[in-house]
Amino acid sequence: MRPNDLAEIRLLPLFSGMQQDCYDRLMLAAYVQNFPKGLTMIRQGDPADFLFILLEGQVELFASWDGHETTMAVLRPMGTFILAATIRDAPYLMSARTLERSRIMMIPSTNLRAIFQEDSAFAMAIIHELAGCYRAVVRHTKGLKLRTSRERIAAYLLRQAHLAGDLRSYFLPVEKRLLASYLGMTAENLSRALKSLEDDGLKVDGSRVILTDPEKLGLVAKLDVLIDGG
Amino acid sequence: MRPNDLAEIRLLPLFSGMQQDCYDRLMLAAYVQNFPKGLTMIRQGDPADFLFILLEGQVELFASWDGHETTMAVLRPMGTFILAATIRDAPYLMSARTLERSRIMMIPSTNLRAIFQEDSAFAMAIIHELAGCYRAVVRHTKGLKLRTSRERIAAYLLRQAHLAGDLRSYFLPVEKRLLASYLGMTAENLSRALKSLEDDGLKVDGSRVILTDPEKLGLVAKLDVLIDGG
DNA sequence: CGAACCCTTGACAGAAATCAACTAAGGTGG
DNA sequence: CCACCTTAGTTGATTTCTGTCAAGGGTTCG
Repeated sequence: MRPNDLAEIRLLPLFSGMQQDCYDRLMLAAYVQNFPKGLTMIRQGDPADFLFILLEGQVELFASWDGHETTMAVLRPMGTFILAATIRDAPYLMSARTLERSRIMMIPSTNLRAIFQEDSAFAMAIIHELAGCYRAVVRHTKGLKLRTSRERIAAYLLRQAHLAGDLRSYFLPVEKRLLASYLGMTAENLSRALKSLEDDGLKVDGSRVILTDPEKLGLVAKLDVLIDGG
Repeated sequence: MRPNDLAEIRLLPLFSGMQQDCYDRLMLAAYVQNFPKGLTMIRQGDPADFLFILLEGQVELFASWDGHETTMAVLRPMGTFILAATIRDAPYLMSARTLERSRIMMIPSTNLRAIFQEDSAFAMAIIHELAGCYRAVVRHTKGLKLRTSRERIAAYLLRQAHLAGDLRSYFLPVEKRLLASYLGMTAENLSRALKSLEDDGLKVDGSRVILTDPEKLGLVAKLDVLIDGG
């Protein structure tokens, strides 16, 4: 583990309130690993032996069933994943793979559980983090059940524009096939829907997104803080 | 609040490990209320002033957007709901209404947050509960994204049969329109799909479900512990 | 007894998945 | 440096699925 990793990780909301000795003991058991692009480091159904924290890179959470696969989330630093399985000492419900070369910290679940029983600030932080994860999935599910494909796409693209700093033009952070899967549709469907949104103030050229008329696109998306976040 | 309520609530996993004085203070701030059938006691977007605990009856969690509505979950005693919003002091993402006359305990969020900072056993229990809620939504979402309508229906009906004690015949616990919404389809679609499943070992007469050939239905459902639970 | 409401059914239109072919871009190895 | 291969993305044709609209039967409840 690099020396300045420790300092940076210490500042994460999850750890910033911890007692120093608890933090030290937790980090003693933890280690950091580099994964190449495209590596599946977690398979759904496996026992949750580690909590993962993404330090650098990009990770996809996905689920499989009966030969199908779907993207559940895309993670960026700094964030934890597979926290719930770790806590319940239950099998992972999702698999995880790197989308690019990534640096990931792994904390053994047993250490994690032992230490958050001692350090109440850490327990508080975990509660907060977990509640956030829960709300994120609920939002995603609401979008899937309440919106049509076109609406989900429009909402996603406007949301990304906002995250990029309210730009009118930006580049997609993920491949289109993955985006399609995340939004609950096929790649073909996404491709056609993007074209059809050209009448609604959108232009997409390769991975470049141009909001030619954000307001008009907003009429399609009908953004809602209870789905799309603040 | 009835005297034996307190005793029963004390045994809930969420409270059973609490220190007595913390429990007493929490209950002092809490109160129990009876709601008639069909009453919406929580509206999405409202501030999360209370944690709710369902003591008796049946409650639906649902979400709305742009005039549409969808059922997110159906709750039965004894269970908490809206825990995540309470913890984050954030607006509810879902609404809640009673499906039948229900008795519900309400704990002010501020008291809840204050007390789980003091009582680490309570904090542990909340972490555990939250992680369970998270995993439940993930499962639901996996089902929605990975399975077809017929598969979701078959899985749901087999799951209910199992919960009822592996019976070959039982009654639906909810109305079909609500079930359709929960499973992410229209009532008409559910009606037709149920009929089409008669070729796959299922018979439905009104709200009575008969598994004429559970194995054959199982081939449609392809039950999976990572979606349907154990 | 009437008014809702739930459920079902039919007809239709729209949306989405599937299958297949084709282009374009990126990486590999000779 | 080029030929080759792989992969992402697009497009078209087709089928399947799903939602919508409308009507009618049955039930419950006031």
